[in-house]
Amino acid sequence: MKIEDEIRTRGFRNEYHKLHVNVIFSAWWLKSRLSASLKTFGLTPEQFNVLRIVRGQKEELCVKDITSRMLERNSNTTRIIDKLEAKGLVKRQTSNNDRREIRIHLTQKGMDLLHEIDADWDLQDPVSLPLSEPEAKTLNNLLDRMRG
Amino acid sequence: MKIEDEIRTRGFRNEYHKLHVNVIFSAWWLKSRLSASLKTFGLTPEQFNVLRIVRGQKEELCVKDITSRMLERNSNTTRIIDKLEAKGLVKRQTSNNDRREIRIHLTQKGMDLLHEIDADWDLQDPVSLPLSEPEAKTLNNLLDRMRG
DNA sequence: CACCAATCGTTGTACATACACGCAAACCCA
DNA sequence: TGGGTTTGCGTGTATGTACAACGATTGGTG
Repeated sequence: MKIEDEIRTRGFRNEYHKLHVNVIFSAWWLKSRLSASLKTFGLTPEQFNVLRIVRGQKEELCVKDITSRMLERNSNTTRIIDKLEAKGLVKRQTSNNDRREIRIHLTQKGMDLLHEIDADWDLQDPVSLPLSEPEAKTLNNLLDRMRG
Repeated sequence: MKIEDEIRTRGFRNEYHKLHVNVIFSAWWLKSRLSASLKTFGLTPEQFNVLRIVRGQKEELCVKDITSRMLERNSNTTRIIDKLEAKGLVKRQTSNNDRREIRIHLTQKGMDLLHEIDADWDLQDPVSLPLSEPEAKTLNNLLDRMRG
């Protein structure tokens, strides 16, 4: 649906203003879909994002490494890790090299949960979108350029 | 900058997964810029959004009308209006036709603040982006289609 | 070595969001 | 006309976010 209809608005100042609104609305739309899908597994999108970051790296990451890879960087990594640790999905361990750093690693339970989500998504991918692959590529390139 | 570099990540599953991440990151990027610009005026992006919605309509809107025009619809319109009313920028008034409805209108102070922001943005538009107008149009169309 | 600055994670506060629930007013229809 | 249903707004709770400040640790430089 066109963004004008989604938010019942006419009179964007120009195409750039409209783009601004469209990107923010589209992000909310994507996040809502993902959130609904993750609810089954007791995770929020942000918690899921951190779990995947931790899984995605061979070596153990410390908190600042995770922060630099997060989508919304000012979010409070400490508190999301708190939640994940409380659920037994990750563990904290003080680094030996630098005792200021806290290394984060997945527990077996955390790995199992990610596998469970993978398996579920193989059946019905919540990330699938009604665009051709070249269109998706074009979008990715334009968004990259938009940020300068 | 390419999204892979922004969040130091390789190995997206496919172009659609990458798009998902790219849209959410780009929205955060845009919001951060806007937020910095509005801070001078003591507004958050959400509060500003509601103010503009209220200004944008001839007739007075009630709370549900504002909600339907908001970018992130599940956000709590009541509480954002609370903040705006506390700052004296809008006023609530129970509707005569339907006493369940609360009509929201800008105060003079609210109008003045929006004018002040307009004037400031005429000098340096925080919404300007390094894209041509046809590119912005293409982005808008693809985002609309992405949401099906 | 001694001290100052930078780094790392955490915490405090204000704000925003997701979702469920509650109350009052209005509507609907037998 | 009366009683259940729907609508409109607000509230409670858990979570996430922006930003500033803090304590512990490390590093750099005289």
